[in-house]
Parts: sequence; C-alpha cells; structure tokens
Amino acid sequence: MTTSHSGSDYDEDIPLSQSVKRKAERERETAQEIEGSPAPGDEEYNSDEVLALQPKKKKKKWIKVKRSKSGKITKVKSTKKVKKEEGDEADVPKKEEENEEEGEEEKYKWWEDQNSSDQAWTTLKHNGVMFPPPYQPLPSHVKLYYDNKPVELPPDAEEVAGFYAALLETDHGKNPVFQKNFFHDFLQVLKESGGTLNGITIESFDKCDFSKMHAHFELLKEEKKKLSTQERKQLREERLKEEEPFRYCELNGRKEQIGNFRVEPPDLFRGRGKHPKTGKLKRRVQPEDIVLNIGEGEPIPKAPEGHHWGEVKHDTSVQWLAMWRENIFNSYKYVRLAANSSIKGQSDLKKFEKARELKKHIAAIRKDYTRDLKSKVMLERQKAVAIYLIDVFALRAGGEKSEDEADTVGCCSLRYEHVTLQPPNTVIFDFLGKDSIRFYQEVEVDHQVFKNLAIFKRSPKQPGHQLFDRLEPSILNRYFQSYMPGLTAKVFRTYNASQTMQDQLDMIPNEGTVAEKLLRYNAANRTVAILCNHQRTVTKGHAQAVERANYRIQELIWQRIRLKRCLLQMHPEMAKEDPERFEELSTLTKEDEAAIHARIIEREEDKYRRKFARENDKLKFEEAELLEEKVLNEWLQKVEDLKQEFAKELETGEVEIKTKFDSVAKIDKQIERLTERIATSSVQLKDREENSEVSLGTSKINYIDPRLSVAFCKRFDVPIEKIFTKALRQKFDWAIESADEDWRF
DNA sequence: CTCGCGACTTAGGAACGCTGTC
DNA sequence: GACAGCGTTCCTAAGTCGCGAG
Repeated sequence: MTTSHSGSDYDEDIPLSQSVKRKAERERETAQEIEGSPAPGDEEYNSDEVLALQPKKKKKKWIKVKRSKSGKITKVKSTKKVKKEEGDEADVPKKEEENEEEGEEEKYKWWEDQNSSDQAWTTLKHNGVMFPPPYQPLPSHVKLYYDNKPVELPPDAEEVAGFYAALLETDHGKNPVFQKNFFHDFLQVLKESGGTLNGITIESFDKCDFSKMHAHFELLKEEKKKLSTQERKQLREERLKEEEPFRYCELNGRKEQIGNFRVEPPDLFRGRGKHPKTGKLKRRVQPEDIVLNIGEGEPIPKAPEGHHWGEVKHDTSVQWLAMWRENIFNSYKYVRLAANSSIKGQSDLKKFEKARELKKHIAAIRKDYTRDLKSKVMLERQKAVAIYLIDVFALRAGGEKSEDEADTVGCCSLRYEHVTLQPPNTVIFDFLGKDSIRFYQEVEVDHQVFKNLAIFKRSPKQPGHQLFDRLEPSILNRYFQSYMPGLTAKVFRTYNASQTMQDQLDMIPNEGTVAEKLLRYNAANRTVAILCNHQRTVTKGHAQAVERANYRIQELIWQRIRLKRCLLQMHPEMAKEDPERFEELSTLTKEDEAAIHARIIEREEDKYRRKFARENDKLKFEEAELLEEKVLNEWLQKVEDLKQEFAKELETGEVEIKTKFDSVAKIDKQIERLTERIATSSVQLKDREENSEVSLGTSKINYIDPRLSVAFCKRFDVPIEKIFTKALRQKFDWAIESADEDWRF
C-alpha cells in the first residue's frame, strides 16, 4: 500500500453511510453542458486534490496518488439458497439413448438438496497425491557442451539443463529474460550438487551448447509419435491404472472425481507476457512439502517410501485435498475436486444465481453511476466511471500487482497511457489484461464519462500514473455490497455475459437445420466471447488453411461450371432457356482455370510421390523388396494424362463427357450436390475465420449460464452433445437436469 | 483496522487423440 | 488405410476477493 507521503491531506471522502447526504448534494447540482471543454461544474471537486507526482516505488510499481478511507458497510452474510428449478416435466424423451455416462451408481442430485451448510464437506477420504516419476539421467552420449567440450553434469543439474534444452527452439528458449533466469538457477543447482564432474567450470550462458540435448528430446518426441495405436492404448491403460487410486475420493460418502491429483513436476517456470521471473526453476515438490487435508479418523495415505507428509489436517471449511507451497512466488498450489464434482457444481450454481440476482439491482446501479459521473467528490466520480467501464466494457476489477509480475492491468489499475481520448467522445483503450492479452478497443462512450476521463488524465498526470488514483477493487466491491450482498466486480462479467447470451439467443429464429441453429448459437457465443475479450492466438497454419479452403471452394465451383458446360454441349439450347443458370460460366477466366488445373496437378503428383515414399518406407521396414521407380512413373503418367486432358479442355473449352454423367438428370443431381457442398464449405470457412482469434470455450465454461444453453437445445431441438462436450455435460449436469425449455437467465 | 495471505475462479496454450476425407 | 486437421483434455499460470492475524 502506498501511504500518504506528500504534506497535503486530501479531502475526506464521504462514507457510504452518508450516501443520503451525497445524494442531496448532487441534487443541487445542475445538469452540465456536455460538449466542448468541461463546464466549470465538472471540476468542482475539492482543489486540494493535488496529485502527488514523485514516482514512488515501494512494492508497487505504479503511482497511486492517494488512498481514500471510505466508511465501512456492514457486511451482510450472503444468504445461501439452493435454487429450486422444478419444471422437469418428464419430457426429456430423446435423452434415453445417452448411455455414455456409466450410470452404475445412483446419481446424486445435489441440486435438489437443501444445502445450506457453510462447511465444504463433512467426510472426506482420499489416497493423497501422485508424484511425478524421479529424474531419469540421460544416456551417456547425450551431453551439454561447454566451450565445445562435453560436460559431465550431476543428475540434478542435468535435469535443469534438460528443461532448458527441451525449450531451446521455442519462444521461451529464445527469450533473454528466460535465459538469464534459467541460467542463474541452473548454476545454483550445479553448485548445490557439487559442480561438474569433469572439472569444467560453467560461467557463461553463451558458451553452453544445448543442441545435443535438444536433439535427443526431439528424437524421443518423434519416437513417441510413431507409436502404433495398440501401443498407445497399452500405455494409456497402464497410466490409467496407476492413476486410479488418486483419481477419486470419497466426499460425504460419495465417490467423486479429483481434478489435479498429480503434483506438478519440476520445470522452468513459463510466465506469460513480459514476466520478470520467467525461466526460473520450479523445484521438485517433496512429500514433506505437502499438506494433506482429509476427514478426521480416515486412514492417512502413505507417503512415498522413506518420506513423510509435511502436515495432515482435517479442515472441513476448505475444498482442497492437498496443497504445497511453490518456490517461484511462495504461493500455494492446491489439489482440488474436478469440475464435475458436487462441490464445484454448487459453487457454479451459486455464482450464476448471484449474477441473476444482479438483474434486480442493475437499473439502480446504472442510474446511480450515471448521476455520480457528475459528483463533486473526486472519489465518487472515479467510482462512477470505473463502474461504467466494468459494466459496459466488461473490464476486470484490476488489483495492484507487484514488481515481479508481468505488467498487466484491469479497471482500477488502468494508467494514463492506456486510454487515449479523441473528442468528441471516442476512447481508445489499449492495454494488456489478464494473461497479457491485449485489450484494444476504439469506442464511443457517454459524454460525461469522456469528460471525466479527460479530468483524470489532466496535468500534471502523465504516463505511468494511475487513471483512478483513488480506487482499488476493495473500494468498489465494498460499494457494491450496498446494493446486494456478495456483489463484486466480477459478478458484472458473469451477469453481462449471460444476459448478452440470453439476448442473442432470443434473436435466433426457430427454423432451419440443426447445423444452421448451431452456427447461430456459436455466433451468439462469439458475441459473448468478444465482450469478455477472450482471445486465442491464431495457429501457425491458419493462413495456409484458409487459403487451402478457399482453393477447395474455388475448385468445387469450377467443377460445377464444367458440369454446366457438359449440359450445354449436350443441349446448347439450354443457354437460352435459362441464361441465369449459366451465368457463372463467364465468371471463370482462363487464367483462373489454368491456375486451378495447375494446383490439382501439383496435388496429384504430390500425392503419388508421397504414397511411393510411404510404401517404400514400409517395405524397407519389413525388409521386403522395394517398389521400383517405374511404379512411380506409371502413377505419374496418370497425372500426366490428366494434365493433357486439362490442357485440351482449356484450349477448346470442351469438356469430355464421362459416362458417369451422361444424362441431364445425372448431371443435375451432381450439380445440386456440388452446390450444397459449396454452400456448407463457405459457411464453415466463414465461421472458422471469424473464430480464428476468438476463444469460445472460456465464456462457455465460465460465464454463460449453462441453463441458457440447455433451454436453447430443448426449445430448438438441438442435441445437447452438439454444444457441450462430454466433460462439459458432466460439469453442467445440474443445468441439464434442471432447466426446461422456458428457462430464462 | 489493515493488509497480506489463503483459497478460490478464470485463462490460454500444449498435448492428445479422434474423425472425416481422400 | 493414412493422416491432416481438428476439437477435447490437460496443465498450470494468473486473476479475484474474503478474511483473520497482528
């Protein structure tokens, strides 16, 4: 926390408990001019609010000018209510064939229970955690080279070097910060394990050659890729069997899945964005580091041979089964239940019910912040603008961050340089949010918001300074509680996401094929994802994939044109009878057609060459006689024939009519088929492109009330499997079973 | 009464493995 | 029958926010 450091004391912010008075004050205020420079009234907050400007770096990196003390609100314990969604009118007939969830045991419908306990659990039984395998030293011919000389590393140091070598060619491996942090920790471990075994002293990262180690890991990867389906299955089964005891626990007497039962293996920390600590060694977790949480009186799982647990406790107020402290931030890691567990489901349901509750208050909140945009008290104005941003642009709260984390921001931590103002009321947001994902938006905002942002940026503030120098999430959240218990900044994201989804789904007409409905559902989903700024990086091959898909569509159109040419060849009079139908013939230029031919030829040749290589590979492996070059040439001759045919076709404009398509009826049918394929391919491509930078999953999993999707499926007769994967169906079982087609957010 | 810590949700990318297409 | 391309699952980092120790 930054403490008050300049001489001046700032205005006493009015405690919330006096909001009535605040209101009276505001009512005296007259409506302000909007356009042009801020009207005098806009600036009528106390003038002693001089902004402190000396960059004051304590723990915090960014200048916070003043922290205000606001009055406290009596906290209201959130009333827990288990929502009762009856409405299961036994009208779920088509679900019967869904037998994938092995329904051996009676399913526990926790959402039908009146559960109001504040304990996380009453009984809990589990087998502890699964440790990663111990380090396997590399074969003796695989070494790190230093100054071109092979280095004998003690296993502990070799392991760390290996972590880096594996990443050598990745973005992490090439990142200087990553390299520096890794190298520092590597030397540390090397020192701890007594230095190299062949007298080499390692001092300089640049003299280290990890390429041999890297090549070794690549080789392993290749081998793994080559495994046959059988071998894979075998390995999988072995793994599953080994995991079995750790996968499940007994919670309140019922078997439930555990989420991350595996202890995180040692590795180099891969921080996201410009992370100061990226590349540091994440050390191996020992049983002694682990705290188990388990029911009183239950058998304590055995720690691995020669080890013991750090601690065993019986805390029924928390959800975790085990935890340990990691060494990068000295923070905790927890082993908890899977997403499909009753505990997680309950929290989820509660979250959405809380968001729905906000519906009842949102009008008042909006009215109040609109009014407070003109408050005379700086804190109030900042609050109003911040809430506006959270409400309208779905920003996160934005808590303070320390120096040793990536520089990312949310609403309260926005800085001068993140917001650009373009009169009359356009704002450009440009900052890195959670996970260093860029938030870039040019938007028009409320005029008063615009004016206020200008005030918040006014000199002497400059880049590096906090926009909301008096705000922190806790202030906002405390204020939110006055509207509704449990209301916090993040509830707005849930509320706005689900409400948006509801609105979008309402606009979908109940018509068309399942595929069409799905497309529209995804479009709605996408609107939400965009609202929440859920992005993904386009995959490496994306541009190429799009190009290829476009080619495919072009080729389908070309095929259709050819068929139409056949029609005309057989019945020239058709051109006059239905000129529209043959319009597209003239849209294809000779150059385009030649290009299409060339592509097809190339692809065909490629195909045969690859086939040849593949079969010979196989034969070689079987030590059988290899195919002769002659075979390949025969295949290629086929392609050559095709090429000739194309060339002739291009020259004469005549298509050779195949017996397959020798009647009008046959051709018509084929044209119809092609037309269909062209349509679906085009739609799919468009959808894919629009999705290439948007991640739909995050909002589906965390923000959109699943009951919306369930209701949509029931109302529109879309199988739920089309929308929820198996894992999601398990996670949202409560929603699938409780929401009917009329359910509304 | 504060604030640092503890516990929880939310997040994107890597790894995995299935499937539709030729 | 191979295999690219894709969706799904796994992994763990990075947020939010309440609460209790001092």
